[in-house]
Formats: sequence, C-alpha cells, structure tokens
Amino acid sequence: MSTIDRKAKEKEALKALILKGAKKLFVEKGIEHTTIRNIAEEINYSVGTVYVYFKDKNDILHDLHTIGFQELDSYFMELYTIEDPKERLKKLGFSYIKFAIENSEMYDLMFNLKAPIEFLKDSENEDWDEGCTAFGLVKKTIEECINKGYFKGHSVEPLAFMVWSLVHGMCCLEIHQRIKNVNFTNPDTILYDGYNEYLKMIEKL
Amino acid sequence: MSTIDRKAKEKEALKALILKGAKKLFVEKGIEHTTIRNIAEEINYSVGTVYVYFKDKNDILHDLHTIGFQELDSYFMELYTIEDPKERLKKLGFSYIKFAIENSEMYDLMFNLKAPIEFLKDSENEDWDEGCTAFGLVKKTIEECINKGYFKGHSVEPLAFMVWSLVHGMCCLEIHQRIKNVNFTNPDTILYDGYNEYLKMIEKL
DNA sequence: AAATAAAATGAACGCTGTTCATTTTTTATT
DNA sequence: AATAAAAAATGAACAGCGTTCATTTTATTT
Repeated sequence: MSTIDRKAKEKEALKALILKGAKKLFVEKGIEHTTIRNIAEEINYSVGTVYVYFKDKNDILHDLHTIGFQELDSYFMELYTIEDPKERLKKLGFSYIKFAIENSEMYDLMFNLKAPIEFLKDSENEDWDEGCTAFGLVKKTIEECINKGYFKGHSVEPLAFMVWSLVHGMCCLEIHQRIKNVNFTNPDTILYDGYNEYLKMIEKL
Repeated sequence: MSTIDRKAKEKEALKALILKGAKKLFVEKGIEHTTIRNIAEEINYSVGTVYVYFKDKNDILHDLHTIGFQELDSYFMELYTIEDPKERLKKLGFSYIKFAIENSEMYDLMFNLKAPIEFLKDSENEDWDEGCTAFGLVKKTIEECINKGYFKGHSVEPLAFMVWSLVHGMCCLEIHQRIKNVNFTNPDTILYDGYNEYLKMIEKL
C-alpha cells in the first residue's frame, strides 16, 4: 500500500503548493487582484489542475483563512506564559492588533470577507471552528479575570464580545484606510493611542 | 439660456436615476453581485450611457457612499435634541448600530470597501469629507463630555477613536456574519448585550 | 428643412471563474 | 519489456465582468 500512501502525500503536497502560491500573490498584490490563472502560473501548473484540488475559489480562500488562524495562534504563543489574566488580556489586544497590521490581507480574509463563511454554508460542518477557538481564548481570559474579582457587574460573553469588537474595529478602520483619511491630529500614532485607551478602559472596568 | 439650464438638470436627473437603480440592486442582491449591465437594464438605458455619466464603477460607488452618509445623518437627527453630551454619546452608539444593521450593504460600502477611498485617490480632493464630518460628531460629543468633567484622564481623539472602533467592530462582526457562526450562548441578543456593555463602560470611564 | 451639436448606443476587447473532453503520465498486469 | 488500466494534468471553450469608442439616434440651432 506504499503507492497509495505516497499518492496521498503527493496530493497533500500539491494542495499545499497551491495554497502557498495563492498566499504569496495575496500578500503581494491583494486578494481581489489575484486570479486562479495567476496562482496556476505562479506554481507552473494549469488552471484545470487547481480545480482538481479545490472545488472553487472559496475553497482556496477558506483553507487560506484556516492557515491565517494558525499564524494568529503563533502571535498568541507568548501570551500563554502570562499568569495574570488581566495582564494577558491587555497583551492579547496588542498581539491581535499586531497581527492585523502585519497581515492585513489575511486578517481581512479571516474576519471580514464573505468567502470563508460562504464555504462553510456549502460544507457539512457549518460551524466556524477557527473563530470559535480564537474567541474562546478571549472568553477564557475574561472568565479568569472575573473569577479573580475583576470586571464586577460584567458577564463573560457580552464583555468578551465588546473587547473583541473594540480591537477588531480599530484594526478594520486601519486596514480599510479609514484612519489616514480622517483628519486626526496624530494619524500615525492613533492606533497606539487607541490601544492605550483600551488599556485604561480595562483598568476602569 | 433656459435650454442649457434644463440640460444641466436633465443630466443631474439621469445621474440620480442611475444611482437610484444602483442602490436598489445593491440592497436587493448585494454590491458584489450587481453589475453595470444590471444597473443599465434596471433603468432601461444602455451600458454606454452609464459611462457617460460616471467615470467608472468606483465613481458610482463613491457617490452612493456619500448618499449613505446622508442617510446616516438622518439616523443622527434625533440626537441633536439631547442636551446632556454623555446621554447623547450613548444614543449615538445606538443609532450608529441601528443604521449599520438596517443598511448593512451601505454600511459596508461606507466604512469597509476600498472603492470610495480609491476613488478619492484619483480625484483632486483626497480628503474623506464624509468620514471627517461623521467622526467630527463623535469628537465634538466626547469633547463636551470632557468639558463637563466626564472621562477624566482621557484625551478627545484617542477616546473618540476607541468609541468609534467599538461600535464599528460590533457592526462589522455582525454584518460579516462572524457572530452567528461563533457559539454564543445568546447569538440573537449579543449585539444588544454588547451595546449594554458599551453603556456600562461609558459610565465607568 | 438643413446643418450642427449633444446624447445614447451596443459591439468588441481583454479580463474573470469554471467546466470537461482530451491528452499525458503513472501504475498494475501479463 | 510490452500492454492495459487508472490517475493526473491539461487548456480550449463558455458565460459573464468592467470598460471603450466608432456609430447611430435624438435634440437644438440656424
């Protein structure tokens, strides 16, 4: 059965190659300017081959969105060593924003674009597992905070949702270029300033 | 010169007709599924005519985004009668969210899509006037709050940015269907719950 | 009624995502 | 090693996209 095993591995390898090429082009010239033909050309395969390994463009985008969450996880790695949950929550916001700024195209795909969600609708498992896991981290951290006596009068989920929305909103305004086109006094530091407001807010809750 | 005047008015009327048709289709089937051909057909004109009145699709999208801000303004109307700035800030968040939920396609165009911003880059005036005005309202309200003694230790712009991001983030997660696909205990009320957290937060600042 | 100006048109261009009959390559069998 | 069967890769073709522009139609002026 070694042939079958090897075949399976080769299929996986080519699938990964397509995704790698797709991601390279996405980062280089944006998702909306990347075509299936571009991807095929990038890895020296024909258009048809791409469709042998992926159902459609949403399929590629969904797989890439999953890879994005793995990369986001790597940004979160350093958080796991932080004992104090409140401190961890603060740093979580920082890592989240850092990821969004350094990987804006991937971030948009993960949290804004319709493609990954539309792919879910067509598949068997309609749950957004990646989002659940990531949001679970926020919820767990806030839960620990509440258990430690912080955030009196707040519930876990609504507060977690608010915190998530807060950093997500800042990232969106930035990557969609709504900041630099509004007359901020300090447009270059507004993200940093906003994050500091986030820190102050956490202290006051 | 009455002919020239009439001609000018007719040009404006047809331009408005195109925008009206475009908006109808946008709301009906989404921006990404609306084509120039669709719009032309909707108002019984040819494709070429649309290009006589608009430079390109971004031009249409930019004009429509401006209309969106006018509609947002109508949601804000009731706020102007509220004396207390803190109360006004609370209601501002509510009206903002209400607009986003009831006009999700327009909201996306106004605050997320690249088209209106890209159109600005190609035009003479690169400023995002609509965004400046809307954000100015948030800044003014928060400034009044600070002048009244609220929000001690906070600066106007960073706080305004944080508040904007907070409500914007909630709206984005909702309209991009990132909420109902995450296992919230109460997905139907989470927006409402999140808004309540926003109210609590304002009280604590 | 003829000449001029303005407005509207739709075929055509180079793209896009997607399909599928055909060809090429690989594997299994004799 | 030659042949048959299976698997993988291909790229031409399709319908639809935004956009252009020479041509036709309509409106205005002379």
